[in-house]
Amino acid sequence: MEGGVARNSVPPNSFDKSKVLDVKPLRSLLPVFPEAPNGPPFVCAPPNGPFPTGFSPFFPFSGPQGSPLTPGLNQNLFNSTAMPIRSFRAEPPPASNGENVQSSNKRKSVGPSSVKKKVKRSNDSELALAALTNFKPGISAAEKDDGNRELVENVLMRFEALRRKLSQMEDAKESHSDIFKRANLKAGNIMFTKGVRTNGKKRIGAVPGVEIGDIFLFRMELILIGLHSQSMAGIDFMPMKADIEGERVAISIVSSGGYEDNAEDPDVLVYTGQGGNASADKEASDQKLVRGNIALERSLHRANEVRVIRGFKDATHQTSKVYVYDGLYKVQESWMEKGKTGCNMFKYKLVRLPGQTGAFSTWKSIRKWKEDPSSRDGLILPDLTSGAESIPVSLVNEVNDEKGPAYFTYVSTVKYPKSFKLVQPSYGCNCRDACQAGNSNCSCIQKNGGDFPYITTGILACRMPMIFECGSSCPCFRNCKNRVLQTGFKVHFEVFKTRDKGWGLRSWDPIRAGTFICEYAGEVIEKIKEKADGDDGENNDYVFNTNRVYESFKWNHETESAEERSDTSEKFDIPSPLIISSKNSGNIARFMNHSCSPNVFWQPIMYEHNNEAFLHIAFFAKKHIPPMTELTYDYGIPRSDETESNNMEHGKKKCLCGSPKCRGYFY
DNA sequence: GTGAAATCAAATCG
DNA sequence: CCGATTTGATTTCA
Repeated sequence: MEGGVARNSVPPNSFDKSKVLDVKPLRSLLPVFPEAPNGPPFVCAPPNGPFPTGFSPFFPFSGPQGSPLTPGLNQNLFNSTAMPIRSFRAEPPPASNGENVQSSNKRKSVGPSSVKKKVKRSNDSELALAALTNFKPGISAAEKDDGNRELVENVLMRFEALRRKLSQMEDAKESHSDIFKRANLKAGNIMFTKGVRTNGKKRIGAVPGVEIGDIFLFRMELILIGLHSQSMAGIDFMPMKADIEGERVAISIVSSGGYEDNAEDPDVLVYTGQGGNASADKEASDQKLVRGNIALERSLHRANEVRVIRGFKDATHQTSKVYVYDGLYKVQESWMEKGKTGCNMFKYKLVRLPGQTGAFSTWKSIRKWKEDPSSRDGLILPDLTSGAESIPVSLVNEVNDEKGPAYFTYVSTVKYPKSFKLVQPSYGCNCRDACQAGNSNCSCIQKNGGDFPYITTGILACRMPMIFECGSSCPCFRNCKNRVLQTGFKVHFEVFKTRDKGWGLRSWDPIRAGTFICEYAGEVIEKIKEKADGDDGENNDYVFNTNRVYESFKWNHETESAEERSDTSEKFDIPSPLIISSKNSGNIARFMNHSCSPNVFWQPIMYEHNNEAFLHIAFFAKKHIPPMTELTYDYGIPRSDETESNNMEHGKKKCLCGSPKCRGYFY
């Protein structure tokens, strides 16, 4: 449907320009550029052939510094309209590493209120925080101005890693030390002072590396990647000539329920101007034609593209919001009307430019499907688990007539044959109703190296060699935060027929980075069966094998010191190799396809049951995943000394992941 | 350059 | 679990 038109751009002349009053057309309205997912297929073999034993030397966060990570993706196309902002935020001088910590603290203590508060604080917290700022930015000056997909993802992933780490530290501090509060703001601040950001110059139109439908959890993320650089305000703008207030155009807006917008139509947004709100010491008042309001008025006349970000309450985390980038709009008309307070409010009608992929419209469809599952086109089964999980899993085929995948038994967890009991009995903790982060007496936390593995909302804080959840001999309740895998997934999944990769898995809900997806369920087997003649490598299908070689990647926040031992920091430590077959019985994990640039990764988790500890394989979201995006993980490569690969060429399949980093094949 | 005002946050409290 | 309140950071503007 959408094929042919680059997603983030809009064909010229597709919009009625009759309303343009007094300006020559903006050059930013013109370019149509090739976009990553639709670009030429990149097929490349790994540099050294199949990986040798051990992990391949692939460190996205510490690659060659200063060189553009992906050349040629959208860069420079927007230079014509993008302009540097003099002091969007002061960066520290490129000082030698290690001194940045001090300088950032110094910078902060200039503030009026922070000095006295900080005096009493223990040095541990200060030191812990300082340690977190001790890392290499790895982003060049040019990359700070103009980004690309890889940079945007890199910045977001590092922000999240830092935020989770701070959050974990905050959870563990029962004291009133405010040093770790507001992890997102603190993480953002550290990112800025270290210069880890991209698309820092304001621009009209698409932001390189940001795709329509991308989701965000904090306003800070929008700033870090240059989508909307106001921390709270809903209207971002940019000077056109000299910086005269009347000459500014709006470049992006956030609509998230703060005002009486009309935001139901997926193609039309009636946005309320800013100001006029009642506050503690102020009555509601008429809005004035200043700031963002005058910028939107200007954008109406200039007819420039305005990015629209729509925010909603997150269904799974009621307290927080999800922001969706909904693409480019234009201001079509403006008027003034009385709001509920009886005061005058500016209203701006924004219309979505045609030819863009759906984003908010997808959310609307899903809302409908949830109310009435049968309204889902191509629905085969409302719940393929037949109630085995607490959330149903839809089975859908919108592609052809196939009525479902080959028969298998749905099981929600992994089954060990008697002979496979892994470790000696282990003992649980003594925590009353729920284990508390920061309780150093909790033996389960001790097993996890002293850190609580999940942050409050049940999100994985860091990848670990092994994670130990509470087990059946722990007296804590089932809602203890250290029981995530064992309580099952909380996301509404859909098993769907893909166009060219068989069946796949995706979600109706937005998934934030670190969210538990599911475990790999099935039967633990000793060996992968020898291939029989006439078998076309089917034995390798529906198998998870920890003994394959998995490309390493960095997900945790890495400080300098950790970088030195980076070889081991995110490596798994499994007592003995584990092979799980989901051919006859399994769960949704068996439908997850391979990708060379996956959005999901696996993590070993152990907990005890009937006095014996069992190893489980859990999948977690690598980054924020918008609804209806296929979930994929890296299948890894069989070791050359394994039975599995006796016939390597046999099990080799052409990879269709479409990633620029595609290895070309998978097993 | 400084400080205060404004801002479609986010966390906490009751 | 919800609304109200508090806490708070950043940018803009006088």
